[in-house]
Amino acid sequence: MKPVTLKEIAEILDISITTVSKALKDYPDVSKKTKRLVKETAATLNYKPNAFAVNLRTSESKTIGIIIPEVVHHFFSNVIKGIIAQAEKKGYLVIILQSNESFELEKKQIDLLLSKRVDGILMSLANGTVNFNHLNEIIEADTPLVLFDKIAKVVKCSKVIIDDRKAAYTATKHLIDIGCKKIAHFRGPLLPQNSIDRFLGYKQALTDHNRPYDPSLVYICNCSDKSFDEGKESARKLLKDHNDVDGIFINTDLVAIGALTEFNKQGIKVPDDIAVVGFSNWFMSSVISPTLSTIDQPGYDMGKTSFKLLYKEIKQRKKKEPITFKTVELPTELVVRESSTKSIIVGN
Amino acid sequence: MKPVTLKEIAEILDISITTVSKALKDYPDVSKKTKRLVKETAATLNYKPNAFAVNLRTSESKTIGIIIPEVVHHFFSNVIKGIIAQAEKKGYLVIILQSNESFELEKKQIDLLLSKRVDGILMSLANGTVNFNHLNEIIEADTPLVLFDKIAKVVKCSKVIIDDRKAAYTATKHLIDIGCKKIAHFRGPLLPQNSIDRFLGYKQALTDHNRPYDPSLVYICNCSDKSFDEGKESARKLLKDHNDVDGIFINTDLVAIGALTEFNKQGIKVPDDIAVVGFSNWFMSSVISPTLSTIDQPGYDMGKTSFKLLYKEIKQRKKKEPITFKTVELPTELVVRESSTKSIIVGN
DNA sequence: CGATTTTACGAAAACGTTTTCGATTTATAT
DNA sequence: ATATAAATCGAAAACGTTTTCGTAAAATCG
Repeated sequence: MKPVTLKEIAEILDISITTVSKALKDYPDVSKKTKRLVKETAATLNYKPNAFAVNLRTSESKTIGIIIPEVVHHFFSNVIKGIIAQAEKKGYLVIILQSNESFELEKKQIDLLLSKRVDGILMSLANGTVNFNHLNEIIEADTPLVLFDKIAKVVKCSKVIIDDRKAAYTATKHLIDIGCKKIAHFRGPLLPQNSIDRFLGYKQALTDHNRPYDPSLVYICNCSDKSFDEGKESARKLLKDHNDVDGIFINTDLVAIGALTEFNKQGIKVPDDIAVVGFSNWFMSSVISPTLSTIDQPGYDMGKTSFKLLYKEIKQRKKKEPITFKTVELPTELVVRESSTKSIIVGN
Repeated sequence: MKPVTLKEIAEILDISITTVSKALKDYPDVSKKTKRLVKETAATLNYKPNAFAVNLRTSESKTIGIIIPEVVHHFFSNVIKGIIAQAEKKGYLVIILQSNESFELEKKQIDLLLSKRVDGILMSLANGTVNFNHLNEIIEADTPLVLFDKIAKVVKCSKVIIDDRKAAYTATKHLIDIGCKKIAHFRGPLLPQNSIDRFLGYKQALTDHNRPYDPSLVYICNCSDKSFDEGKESARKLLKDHNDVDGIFINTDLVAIGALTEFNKQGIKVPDDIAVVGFSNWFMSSVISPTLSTIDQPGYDMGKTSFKLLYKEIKQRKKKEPITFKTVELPTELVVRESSTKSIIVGN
């Protein structure tokens, strides 16, 4: 019943534990004959090295941890998938933790991961994260860290991001191009760099094209699990405050879908009355009516590259090589769908 | 730089490692004074027990593994969330693996988890799973196992399920109740018990209400990542083969949404021409147009109860108590939305 | 005050592996 | 033949913890 150990194999073959261990790992100082013998008996006994012992001895667990704000989330679950796929290729297992967008929880999860002594940590910051000392804990513990999507520029580590500002600029410019005169913005929370950058991109696109920036056209959404309702609510407010708005750039698809739902309900025609562009390209956006124009955010790729960077750092540390931090920027793409395809082309 | 160990604390206080260890764990045979001393220095040095050593010594890792067919999936990500939440309460970490609906991959993932010596495994079977010997490997390795949603009745372990047959019956009966005369079914793959049961529920509801069962009204979908397209495709076929169908019960929401999209495109009015009921209650289903009637499948709860059962078994094994397998059936609910709410009520 | 119990501590084994280094044997070269 | 190199093996330490068992000192008892 008990798992087979090196010792048992050694006793059976009447050789030392050392030799058994070496034989299994193809050390050069073991004869072909004993190697064959050892491998055969190991196979028949279904020997599997005790991971706990290996971990202790080698002080690595071939396991990494990831902390994200939310698991039930199209973008993040794609990131997870990308990470797992890449990790598996390199023989790493992945522990997943949620911060629920809470700073306190995020700190706790880091402690958990650190005390489990994972080989590395992949993180996307919570909206509630106000400072970054907890990240320095990771660095002080000599644990490789890679930040993705929601990052902190200040922290010294590798990062994988998109150019939120540029993407937002593109989205807003697109609204301008199709003839929108008065463009609103449903932005995200005030803290995270993401929503700041998207807001800035929106603003700059306006000023670059001689549209006055009007702060009253900017609505704030928490983008929590209530995103959909926030979208509806903001849409209601917008219609009340500014009945002449003809375009909106929205911080995230789910909020946008909420807004679309409200517009549908109130008989506002999208895109003819109001054109809408979201952000992230949730699968959902391609199947609702009208289909939602959006910025495609490459979640799977982001997961993949994040792990690759982490893996590289793990290897570098092992070889005591100097560690080089990199910031990889992944391309985004504007996906034009019905919500921003006016049936009557203005101008031209 | 190196992590603090018991030994160092012992040397600083000039006491034995044993006493330090005991003091930290509040053994009764350590004086209050030394306990205080030890705990203080441990705190100031930021001592964290080496998880690897603890694992080896106690031969448990406080980590469980979960294998699911697909991460990017509304139902499964809710399950994951439920598992993680519950596991965290008990101090367990969760490793996530994907089978991609492949039997071979599923076997491989089990081996991975077993060789990592996780304390328990939670699984939902792949569609491609044809036999269950690989599950017996888990049992033979004395690793607690709980199956959920897509289970194998044959395997001796605890299970968490819904009554797919009953739920499908309810869904189909609902279509009958609103006046549908000819009801089609888009079923899932042939193997998994789930889609078999849903099909059987559909069939039984028909025969119970004097509707002839017509095999040509049953279309098969793989329900893979191409579900949406499969839905469109099946809808197309259905319209060609049977232009008098006025209701469909569909194995899963995503397929149903594909079908809805196709119906919209072809100008078929849902629900008046054809009423549609899906399965799972993806969030998406509440925001598309028309909103989709469906069976609510409690993913989060399923994750939660699955872990609870696993935890119980882990405890039982530790105490060498006899292990009792349980099968928990979670309730489902029919959610009626626009896709099955006819504007003209037929009959009375 | 001697005997006994209680309190407080530590030595040492064990968990199963990896790896260094030395030892022995065999093969090769001079 | 002897000296040297190559091939093959094993002893033992180490990773850091937990836990059993023994022992010494202190406290309690008659």
